[in-house]
Amino acid sequence: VYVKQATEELREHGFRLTRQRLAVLTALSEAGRGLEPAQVLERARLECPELGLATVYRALELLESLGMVRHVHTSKSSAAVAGAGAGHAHHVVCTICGRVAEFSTCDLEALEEAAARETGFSIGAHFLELAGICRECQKKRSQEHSDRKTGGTGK
Amino acid sequence: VYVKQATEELREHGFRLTRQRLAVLTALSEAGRGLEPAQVLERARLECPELGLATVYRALELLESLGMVRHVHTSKSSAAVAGAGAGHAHHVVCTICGRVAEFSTCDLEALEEAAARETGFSIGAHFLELAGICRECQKKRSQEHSDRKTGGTGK
DNA sequence: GTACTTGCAAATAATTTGCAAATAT
DNA sequence: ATATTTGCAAATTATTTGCAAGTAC
Repeated sequence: VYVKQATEELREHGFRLTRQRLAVLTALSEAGRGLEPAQVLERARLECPELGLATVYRALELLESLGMVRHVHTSKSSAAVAGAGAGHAHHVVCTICGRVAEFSTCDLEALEEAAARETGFSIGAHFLELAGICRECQKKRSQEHSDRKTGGTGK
Repeated sequence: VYVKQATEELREHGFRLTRQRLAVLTALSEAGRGLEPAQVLERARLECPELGLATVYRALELLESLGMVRHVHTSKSSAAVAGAGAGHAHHVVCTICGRVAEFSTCDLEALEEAAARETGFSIGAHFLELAGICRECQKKRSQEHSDRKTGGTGK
């Protein structure tokens, strides 16, 4: 959907819009969650079967440098995620299924000031990411709870 | 200094306090900044020369699981950092020298609520990291600025 | 003494790079 | 037409694992 914008975004910076890059972008946007490079490959190949892993790496690097893709940090693993590109944004990652959502509320000034006072650093940027449980997984979980009443011993 | 506490912390959980683990912990704490596993090795070897890289990985994993070490994210690379261990804390990373400081102010309830409303996730945890310039680098930078008045062309 | 740890080397996994062929503009 | 981009395979680099020997308790 916003893939149209992608065309412009790339060309504006003098890069070419290739089937591979489009496939990577589409894969990420359709996944709606953080994907590791290998997973991006798998999905993007549905649309562009001859795609290679090295190209995925190269595309991710480029797209990230243009701000069209962001990293999300799931504890240690760093997976890529498609961001709609609109400037500064933050992510909530579902700890169960890995789904990613964006939110724009981002009012950290007071906190940054306090941290600056506390540490002597001059704060220039923040990296904030929330973790939680997405709507779907909340539903599933409450179903499991009903199951528990009926049968299982937990182990 | 808080390495004494480390002794207890490990034993309490049934792990042994080895020279290697101590060296890793000390290296991180003395570095005062995020270190990659290989850098941890280099520093820790000063204190424990026979230390191997595999052991560093194992130690970091263990220490992290006990909350004695945390990950900091420098753009894509995830380096380990020593955290004083006291529960929940956040880091400011200096974008110039990599130095890391902790701060404890962490008032995100309002923000978490807003994000929950916006995304439908139930928020369980947050990961917040600030980036900025530490006191030392601020000083250096202002010195360079005076230099500029005197001579350089910038390139 | 014994169970946990380590060191090393070998196995895997992850990422990058070189270069001829393909292709977007 | 042609400069960029790709695919593949090979090269690096990062991380994990197996196991005999070492060591904290």
